[in-house]
Amino acid sequence: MRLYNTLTRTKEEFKPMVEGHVKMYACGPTVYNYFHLGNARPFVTFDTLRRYLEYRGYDVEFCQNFTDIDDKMINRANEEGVTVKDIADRFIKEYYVDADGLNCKRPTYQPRATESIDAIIGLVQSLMDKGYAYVIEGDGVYYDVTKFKDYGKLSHYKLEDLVAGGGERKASYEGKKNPGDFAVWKFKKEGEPSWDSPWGEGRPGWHIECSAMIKKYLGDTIDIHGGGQDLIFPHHENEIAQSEAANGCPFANCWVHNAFVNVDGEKMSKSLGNFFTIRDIVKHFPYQVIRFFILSGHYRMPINFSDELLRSAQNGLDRIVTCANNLRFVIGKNSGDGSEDELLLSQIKTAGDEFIKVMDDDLNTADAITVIFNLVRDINTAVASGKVSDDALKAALDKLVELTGVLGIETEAEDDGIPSEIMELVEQRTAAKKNKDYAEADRIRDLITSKGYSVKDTPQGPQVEKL
RNA sequence: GGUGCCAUAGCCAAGCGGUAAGGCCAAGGUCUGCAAAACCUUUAUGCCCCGGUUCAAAUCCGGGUGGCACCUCCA
Repeated sequence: MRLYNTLTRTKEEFKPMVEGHVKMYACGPTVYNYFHLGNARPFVTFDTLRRYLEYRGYDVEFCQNFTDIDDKMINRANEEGVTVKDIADRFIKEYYVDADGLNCKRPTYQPRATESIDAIIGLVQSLMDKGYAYVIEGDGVYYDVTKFKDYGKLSHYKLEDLVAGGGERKASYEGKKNPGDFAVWKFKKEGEPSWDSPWGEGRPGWHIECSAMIKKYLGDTIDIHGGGQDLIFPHHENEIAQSEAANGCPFANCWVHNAFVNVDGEKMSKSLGNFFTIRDIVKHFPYQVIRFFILSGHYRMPINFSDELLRSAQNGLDRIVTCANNLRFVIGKNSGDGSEDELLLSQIKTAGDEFIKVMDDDLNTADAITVIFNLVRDINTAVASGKVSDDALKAALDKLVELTGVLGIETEAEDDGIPSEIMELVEQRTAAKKNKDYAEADRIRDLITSKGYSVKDTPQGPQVEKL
């Protein structure tokens, strides 16, 4: 598989350190609120990368953190008059509602920053011991960016430019040796949660938690580190500086960054106020549609959000799901002689091969969906021909479920069964049709529809589905 | 000021030097008692503009124009 590596700015052949085993980390949410569509993109993207790697036979260790201590957490807690932990507990729970809804598999590890304080302090200690960090009295422990010779290698920013660029921006330099220095440990302020440390009571800086949790759960060097493009600088740059300085070895071999979700061409963000939470969107569109929408473009390209685009995604997804449902209905009732099996079987094979080919090329989910649409057309044509055996249709269904499954798309509605009341109506309608009493047949169909079910007449008999 | 990304049909979108995938929408047709689902057909002699390289460019190079992002919490 080839992946675009932000570090080298090229697509590279992905080779994990240990054959068949992948260590992967993605920056998770700060749990102070419901997450929005822009936040959802990396969750879905890296879940899909993880699923695909597993599909290709890798054993994937996937770690995604919860940031449960920072300014936003503290502010929210103060606003509501509850503890920071209360906020964290609440929104981690809410996170799972949406993440599960989006069908993101639970990561192998999902640590909270506040449960990794020991690891954080250990890392800060290493930085102090090696002379990379210094204390600013009454403020915190800071990382000296000039001590790390590779600083800027991920973002490709030069230290001089960063300083120069500070022009109109009023960065607070007080006490810092360099404008780019950042806190790895912040000393306690009144009313803030804090932990003991060799330098005084306080809490971790933002960047240090990821470095620490990666070290703790995955090791000093990992294969893939992911996140949104806005994290490249300073967050990921600083993670590299901290981890490589402390551990003395490469931090992450491949850096994968997803592009943003835009609204009217502008980045969806909390600060612009143009964001839509998943919780709100799901009032209008199923989770599955949101996931499909996110995957319908390449992860490194911006996607625009609008109702119209979601609707378009929904219609497209329906085509795929309908195909699977039709297959499930027709298998077992079909009387095809198998004369067209060979064609369908070869189309299934092609779809599987193509799927891997496009996904191997930097996780091209947009092309992967195209492959699925092509398979859907082939299947529909085969079903309509009436010349395909059940075995071939079964193989087609299996492949369709397999490929959509790699994308985290489920084609199987939870089947509560069709109530007997509905089935009786369907039989009455069939009888009415037989007597050519079409008015009665249509009346019954309307009745069935009003009860939340649809009936389609097929060569194999009436197909009933929950709406 | 520094650093990147993007521009393809009505909408979305892939394409990574070999002659424009796919989806949505729309129109026409086939099937159906009618529907639904499905299938077929139609929809960019052209990929922002101007140069250049090449037998060959949406794809590479140079220069424009327009948009976006990062350099500050941000997915």
